[in-house]
Amino acid sequence: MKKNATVKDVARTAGVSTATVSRVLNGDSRVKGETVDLVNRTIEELGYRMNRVAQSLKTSRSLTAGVIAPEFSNEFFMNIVTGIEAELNSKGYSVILCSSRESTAEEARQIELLKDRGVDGIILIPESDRGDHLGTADPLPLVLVDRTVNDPAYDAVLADTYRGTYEAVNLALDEGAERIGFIGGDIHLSTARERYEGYKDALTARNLVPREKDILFGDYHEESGYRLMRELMEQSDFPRYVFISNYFMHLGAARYLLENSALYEGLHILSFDDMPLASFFPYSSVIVAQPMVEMGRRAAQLLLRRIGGDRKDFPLTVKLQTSIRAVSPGIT
Amino acid sequence: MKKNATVKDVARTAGVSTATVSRVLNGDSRVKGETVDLVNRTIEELGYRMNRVAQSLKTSRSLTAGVIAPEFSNEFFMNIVTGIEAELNSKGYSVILCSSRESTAEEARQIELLKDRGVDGIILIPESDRGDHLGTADPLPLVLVDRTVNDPAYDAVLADTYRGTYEAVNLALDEGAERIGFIGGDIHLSTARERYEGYKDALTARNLVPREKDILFGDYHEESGYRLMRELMEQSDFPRYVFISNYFMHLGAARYLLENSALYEGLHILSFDDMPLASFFPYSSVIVAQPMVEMGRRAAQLLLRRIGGDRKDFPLTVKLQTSIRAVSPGIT
DNA sequence: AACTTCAATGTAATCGATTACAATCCTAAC
DNA sequence: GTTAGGATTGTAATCGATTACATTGAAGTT
Repeated sequence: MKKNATVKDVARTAGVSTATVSRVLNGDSRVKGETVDLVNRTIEELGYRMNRVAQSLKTSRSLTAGVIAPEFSNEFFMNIVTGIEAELNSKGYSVILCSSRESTAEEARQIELLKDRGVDGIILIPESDRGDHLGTADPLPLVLVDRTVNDPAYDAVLADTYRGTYEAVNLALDEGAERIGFIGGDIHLSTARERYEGYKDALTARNLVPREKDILFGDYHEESGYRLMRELMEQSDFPRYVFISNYFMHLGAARYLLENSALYEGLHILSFDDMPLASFFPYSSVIVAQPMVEMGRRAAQLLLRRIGGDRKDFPLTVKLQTSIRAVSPGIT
Repeated sequence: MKKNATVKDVARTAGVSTATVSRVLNGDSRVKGETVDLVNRTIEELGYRMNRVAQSLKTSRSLTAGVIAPEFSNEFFMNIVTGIEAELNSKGYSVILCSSRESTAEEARQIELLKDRGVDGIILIPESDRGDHLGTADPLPLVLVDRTVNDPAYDAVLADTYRGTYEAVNLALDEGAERIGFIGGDIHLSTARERYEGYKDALTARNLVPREKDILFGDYHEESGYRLMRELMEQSDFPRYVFISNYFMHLGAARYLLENSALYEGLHILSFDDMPLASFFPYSSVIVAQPMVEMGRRAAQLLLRRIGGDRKDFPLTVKLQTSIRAVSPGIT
């Protein structure tokens, strides 16, 4: 197993100094053309590859970014990560992916670990709206994506889900709905809160007051979607319209409806996130789609700007538009 | 923005040498108890955190592993990655996640990049069964997961999908099926080939010869599942049993069936991967489940062993069992 | 011819940790 | 009181790249 060549080897073989080799490596224009060629030929010849670790140590830039998501087995987050990775990779950056396991403590720990590992910046999908522990990242640039925290001191790339919800609910109201159930996420998530506000405001704008039993909160996971849907449907007089705040709860709700094949005459489901088949879920009627990959991409772009030292408009919040899709009632 | 403390600072403040600090940091037993305490107190006091980059450079171990998957927005792969990350993280390792974008060239490139970044080992979900370019990883340990390559020189953690398929098909045959359609993946993937073999062998064992038109190959993506399902169903006399080789093709097939709400009297779908709702897809009747997270976990364990220098049984292929679930016919 | 200038390259310190080897301190034995 | 030998600790080289500063040489100026 022969050792990898180093700048020193290249320098010796080419008969120049390590400084010159390094200059060629970094495209320093002060090196004479012939020398550049000579060095490049030698590099080729020796199969030299730069030791990035040494480079990082010396320059304190690693061309690596950390990404922290609450969990991996989550299509939604992974679509965002896809966008992040595509953008960063195209700019020569690698991604260290960590899971916060939906725990604030773990989130804080991962930030520290990433810092120790010398990443140049961090993109975070926060686990809750509390941001007290995020100061740890300092002085590294930190960009939030999908969700934001109460502390307004961070860049964030979000989807305008307030508006998405408002409009979707409005669509139902236009159709004549007067009673719309609501299945929400944990109110400590900015997105869950926004959607709730959007729903409430849309009703209020028409002087409608929802019944208390029609508004239920869960945790964005399938299981709670299942449970809450059951809770709604088991009312002797269930609402004919139900808004579900995210895809996984929608999934759970769909499972409930499929398992209990009673016919829910006239049921309409409004839901979030345009995942494969979502439009075929039972009674699916309106879907609010978020630009998942694009959010990731934009977050990565913003992070790269910050890494580059651009502090313009800090802290910046980017809001991307959602889009609404009315679907023909699905599987019943 | 005050600089981070270094071993040197700690050493100076504590009045010892850097060697001693380093020894304490690494739990060297030769240091006197009091000194250990003193150093630890100083570390605490200065808020010292070790620079892992410098450590990596010196020790050439980074406590980092690379993971390459064909794509991110893929629940199946991400379940595997979840297992990998959980296992590695619990052992103090971080994960650099890269996408090969389903391209061999990109796969090779990512391996090189990971090597440059100084990872201690690589876990790869190969993009095809060609393994010529994997030698690049040498001398880093490389563990394949989910799929393997023709070159038998690598560790691999796989699911026994040959057997899973065989048994699922057998179940259908026991029920009296005599004609079973097959929707397969790209034959250049070990898993796609295995499943095809399992299907064929199960039929052959009962002296059944499938019609040529009943056997179709796609590429594991939703779109091809949709297309192939249509192709099968548009036969005037379509097969009453159809085996679908993976979840995404199943998804596409389900979409086809839902969009074309003709009643396919007596249709039974056998399929791979127990994802949420899969059992509710139209005509779903048998599902072969792979231990996705467990595969990831085992691959990580194996990688850690190899990183630790344990060459026992190299190259080792671990085959995990699949499990079969008969489900009541789903959405129709 | 002497001197300035600039282009091209080299020398050597440096990033922050680890570790081989050297040095020192104690304790116990004679 | 010496000294062998283990227990602790310190010194300084090292990992592989970058870069401030020094040096060299040749062209341009007067």
